[in-house]
Amino acid sequence: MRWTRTFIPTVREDPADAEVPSHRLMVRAGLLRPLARGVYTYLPLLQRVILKVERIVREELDRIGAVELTMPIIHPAELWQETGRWDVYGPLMMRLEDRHDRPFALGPTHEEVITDIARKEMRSYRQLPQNLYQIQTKFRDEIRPRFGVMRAREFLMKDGYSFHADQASLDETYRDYHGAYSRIFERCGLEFRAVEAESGAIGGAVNHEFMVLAENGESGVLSCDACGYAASDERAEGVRVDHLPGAGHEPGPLTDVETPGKTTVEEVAELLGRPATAFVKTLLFTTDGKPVAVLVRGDREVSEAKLSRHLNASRLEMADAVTVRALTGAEVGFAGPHGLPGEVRIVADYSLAGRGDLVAGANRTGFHVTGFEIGRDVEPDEWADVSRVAGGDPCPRCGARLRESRGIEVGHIFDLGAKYSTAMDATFLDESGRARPFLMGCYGLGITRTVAAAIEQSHDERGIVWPVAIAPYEVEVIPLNMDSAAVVEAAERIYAGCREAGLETLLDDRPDRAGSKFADADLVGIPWRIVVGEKGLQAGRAEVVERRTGRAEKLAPDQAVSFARERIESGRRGD
RNA sequence: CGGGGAGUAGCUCAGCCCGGUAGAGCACUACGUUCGGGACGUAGGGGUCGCAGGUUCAAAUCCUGUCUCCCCGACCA
Repeated sequence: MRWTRTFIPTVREDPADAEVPSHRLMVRAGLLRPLARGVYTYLPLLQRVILKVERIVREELDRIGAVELTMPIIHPAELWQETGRWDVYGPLMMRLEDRHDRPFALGPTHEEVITDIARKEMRSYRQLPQNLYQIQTKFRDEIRPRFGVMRAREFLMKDGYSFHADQASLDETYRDYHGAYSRIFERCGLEFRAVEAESGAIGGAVNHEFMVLAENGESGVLSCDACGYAASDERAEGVRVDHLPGAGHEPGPLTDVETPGKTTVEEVAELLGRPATAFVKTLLFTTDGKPVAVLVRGDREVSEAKLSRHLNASRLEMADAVTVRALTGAEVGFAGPHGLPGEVRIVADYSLAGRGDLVAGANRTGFHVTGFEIGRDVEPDEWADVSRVAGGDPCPRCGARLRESRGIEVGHIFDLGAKYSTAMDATFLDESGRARPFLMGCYGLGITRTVAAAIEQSHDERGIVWPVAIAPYEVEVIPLNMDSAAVVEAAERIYAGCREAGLETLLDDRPDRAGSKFADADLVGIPWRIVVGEKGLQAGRAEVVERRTGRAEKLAPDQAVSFARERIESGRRGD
């Protein structure tokens, strides 16, 4: 393709609203343009990348026997009301009405639609298992779309769904997807982790997230180099402790200390000269209208995801200031575990196990207490693992130190069990003629997000550095001086040679100066570049340059083509 | 949803406090010089200053309302 015949609107300046490299570079390199908040046009270069990612996805899903179909984007409300998700998904759904005022939504995901197909069309265990997927635009009216295509309101997703007569069959397909996803992200040239995760609004029991490791990732990942344990920060387990309070020291008296205006652990720790680990942090929540006090060590944070799961709560909120005052009799900042009203359920985190002589809020404005003993001064209703695990904490499996990194969630696979089939009365007849609900799995993969993640993981200060497997073009031919007949002729010959060699080739035939062509080439990030200039040509040489390393080989033109071909073919294989 | 910030040329922004009829750089067009890392000169095109009201002889500038966009937060006591 000739640069002047396609459409690659590069820009020199960073867009004002782009915060992360992938967003900035996608706009600057002429891949992406915004239309509305979180809504984008995929320009020709990005379209090529998307097609390549989709192709890899299709190939790997074919290998595990998944079959492609396309479901509607517009979903009638009744379908979502059947599972209760019309309300659960709530404002996340883009809603609309038809001319008869009937409510519809633009599909944010397709469990309901596919389950409707299953209950109508799959009657017998003989038809199972089924493994279906589609690649389609999804709509989610995100609270805060940002980072370009990483959290957009309209985005491309591959979503797959499987139906099974028994758990063994579901387990097998789940493992197949686990493997297929791993191969997909490997082939895309990405460094990733499969981690245990929270299931969120989709539901179900077992699930894994596929995280591309990147500094700007929106999710935290805890992983253990020793045993391979890996989990999202919302899921990662703390170490459970058996013998609970017993601190192994002589308890001292519970003493009030004045801490006027000091409401945070840090402030009180500084005032009293005690480390944050010697504090009981008391957090008040409301769950389904009932108050819960959560006790964690002072240096810990409560994980609302873990707490919510522990309480089996449908709604969980921090208590507001009015509630805090009513429950503790003190201003916010002085809450403590002892003397709370009886209706408050007290959950102690394992991080406090075995600790004594603690500092806690006094439930009295301007005061904390020292010498606090769990077991003596408060008896928790239960012990639980509800704090957020951090890097350096012991691995729950093997005890080695966990490492914390950031990740971009590019895939998520779920064992849904019978959640949707039961809610929607989707059953099949088993061998004995009994109706049983389908067991289901669902498997999402963000196509456009994967592209953003690839850039996030592979760029430098000058621009994108595409992995060969998903690059919009594999090689770019750059004639440095379009006024020189010799240069143009040589470049044309190389361009033709590359195409004959089966390489996806871009020819920068713009009449621009060398400097701006180099700058754009770096920005757009085609993995290989063949530079044709007058000086080199006089010596009978063209220059093959690798974008990633900047390494250049000066070769005769036909050798340049075969050299590039060799390297690109090896790049396609992922060597 | 709460808080903050911003809407002026295609892009990035200045001008606003202190009203006097709109600017810079980049981009774009033409010509010339240049030509292996975002050149330079000359000439030129392009803006109802988000929108609607108001104050004023006069509003990008002051006031009111409204819309949109961006950032942060959504309570870790």
